[in-house]
Amino acid sequence: MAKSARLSEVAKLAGVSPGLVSRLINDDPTLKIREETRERVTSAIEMLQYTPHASARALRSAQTGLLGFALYHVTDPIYAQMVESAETAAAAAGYSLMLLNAAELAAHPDTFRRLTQGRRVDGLLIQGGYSDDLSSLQGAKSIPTVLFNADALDGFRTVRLDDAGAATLATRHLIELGHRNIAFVGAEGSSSERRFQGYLSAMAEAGLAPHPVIAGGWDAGPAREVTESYCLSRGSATGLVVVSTTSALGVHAGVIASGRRVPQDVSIVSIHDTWFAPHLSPALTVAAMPLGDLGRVAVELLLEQMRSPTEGEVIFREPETRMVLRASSAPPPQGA
Amino acid sequence: MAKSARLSEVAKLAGVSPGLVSRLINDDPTLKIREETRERVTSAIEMLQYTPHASARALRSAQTGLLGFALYHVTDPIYAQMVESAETAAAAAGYSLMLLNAAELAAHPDTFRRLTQGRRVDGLLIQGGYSDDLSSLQGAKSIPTVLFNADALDGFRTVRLDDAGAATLATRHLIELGHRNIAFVGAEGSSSERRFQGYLSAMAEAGLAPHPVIAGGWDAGPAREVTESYCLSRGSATGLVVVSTTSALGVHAGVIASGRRVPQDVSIVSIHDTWFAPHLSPALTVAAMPLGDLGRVAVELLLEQMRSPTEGEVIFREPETRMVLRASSAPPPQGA
DNA sequence: CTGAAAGCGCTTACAG
DNA sequence: CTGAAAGCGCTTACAG
Repeated sequence: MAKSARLSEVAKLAGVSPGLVSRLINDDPTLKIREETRERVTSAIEMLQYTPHASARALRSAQTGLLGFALYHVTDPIYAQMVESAETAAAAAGYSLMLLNAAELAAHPDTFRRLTQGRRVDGLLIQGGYSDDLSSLQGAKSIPTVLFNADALDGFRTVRLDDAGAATLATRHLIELGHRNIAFVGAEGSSSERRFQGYLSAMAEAGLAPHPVIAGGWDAGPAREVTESYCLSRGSATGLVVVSTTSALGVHAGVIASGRRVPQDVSIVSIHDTWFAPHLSPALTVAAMPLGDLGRVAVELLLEQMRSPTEGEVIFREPETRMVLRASSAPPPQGA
Repeated sequence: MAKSARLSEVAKLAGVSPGLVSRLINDDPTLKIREETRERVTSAIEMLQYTPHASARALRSAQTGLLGFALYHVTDPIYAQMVESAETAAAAAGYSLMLLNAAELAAHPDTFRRLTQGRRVDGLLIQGGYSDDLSSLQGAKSIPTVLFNADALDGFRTVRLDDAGAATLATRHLIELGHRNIAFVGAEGSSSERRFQGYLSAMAEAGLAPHPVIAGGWDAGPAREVTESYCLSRGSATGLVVVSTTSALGVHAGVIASGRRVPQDVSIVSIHDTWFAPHLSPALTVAAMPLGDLGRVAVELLLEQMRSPTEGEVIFREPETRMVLRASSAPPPQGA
């Protein structure tokens, strides 16, 4: 564990000033240096295996190279996917991701302040649309911030997918198959609400009566129980549009557990595609939004925000939402 | 975006020296202070909404408050679970998690050096047992490091679960159900190898001939294809022990796609439990290791390591591995 | 019980 | 083309 070299030692070895070495390392565009000197410095760096000290650099330059990424549940595959693409995008831009617990941040204003006012990170990516207690973000503006998955919020840059559009597509798919009794299985938060609106508009445009929301939640377990009892209590829907894939897995299990068949008795269409959707039996039909890319786009928006702050909502639609038809959707049973 | 207060301003407002304020904030045990003075300082902090500057503190104290967590795939629910419990444990100890890409680190020694020699983090948690190219870790010892999921490695602290034991339990379960033709569906890396050894010993103790490994890999898609063709080509195993839940999902789909029934024709037992295992149809029988806790334990070991470095392997077994019996395992078909 | 001073390791105007 | 100097915002021996 030899102590690693400092900048000044490199300078001494190369016979130049520390400032010069610093400018060389940071590609200072105003730097004009003799080729011979440059080589002396470069080989001194090489020789001493010099690596800049991150904290010193952060203090002096007021940049940490860190982006905070605040999530409610990393274990939801939907978000795990975002984490991965965000990490890749951040790394490509020379940043690292600091993982944060959104619930914790929302609950403890001081934790939040230590992060933002303490300049722990250069920017903040925060998940919204979940339980929507974003009130404690008032102080967030001390640092560039992007809210993802959230409704537009005054004073903030937000980015989300076209939730309503995806739900409309999913609902239309069932309508086209001949279903007339279609229910929406929803959860808490604004992103579920937006999807519900999309369901409503598809029903309206087809002149069908909407069903009351089945409150399944974001997790598979509760969604399963609710669905099972819905089916056992003779719920009349032959088609279910489910708010997210994780819940859809539970809905899938719940329908089957109730003794009804998928898709012969009940069709299921989920919003969002995930790695496991094709491997359920029967496989899940989904409306696939560009979820993976959302992580990347959120990072890119944040980097932009760090250069020049703006407000306003971005709805990300590339590539556009498409239906992935698998085995969980089919025409309704005869006579339904 | 008002500039936030500095320590010196707090000191000035309270009429004391900056050093005093610093010692107060950091709970310096040698500090004896008059109650009245303490209150003056406290209210000055309150008044100015003072929050210490993280980078300055990091530079001066040579501690970043950051732990690096290097993974191959965050999207694997097995690891997402670890990330969550590691984040919680880190936060409880006052640390934050910096998410790192293990493949990237293994491939780029300079990225790795910038992290360790550049003192970007106070410690490093690295996933092993995956593809096992840990050669580039030679330089890792410039910083406290814990390898998780890896075989014991000279000069390193490692922690893992009792992989062999879990595989033995899973295999025995099938043997007790009456299966005699049992195959192991495996993947690359040492953690799969350890599980395979556990399978072998259970087969040996029952006097059964082991089958050749079915190379399914860590992902559901490939595992599914391999399993489907295994079944279609009349593979004789009536029981499958699968290396991990993600692969098991694929195996489950593959068996069903081949036209065989789970569990009437083929029983499936997976190593590791996950949130989706109970919701497959039929639900997955598993050997559940304390995976969630592994994240916490790895963090705790790392914190220990930061206090006083040691080497050696820790095998974490609390709570001990237990079989969770669900619907995917049953006695073999008659005459098998 | 409290203060003055040095210094962590860099970066960045400012000179020349 | 290169150097000397100040300073980012703290913490920590050392005095008294």
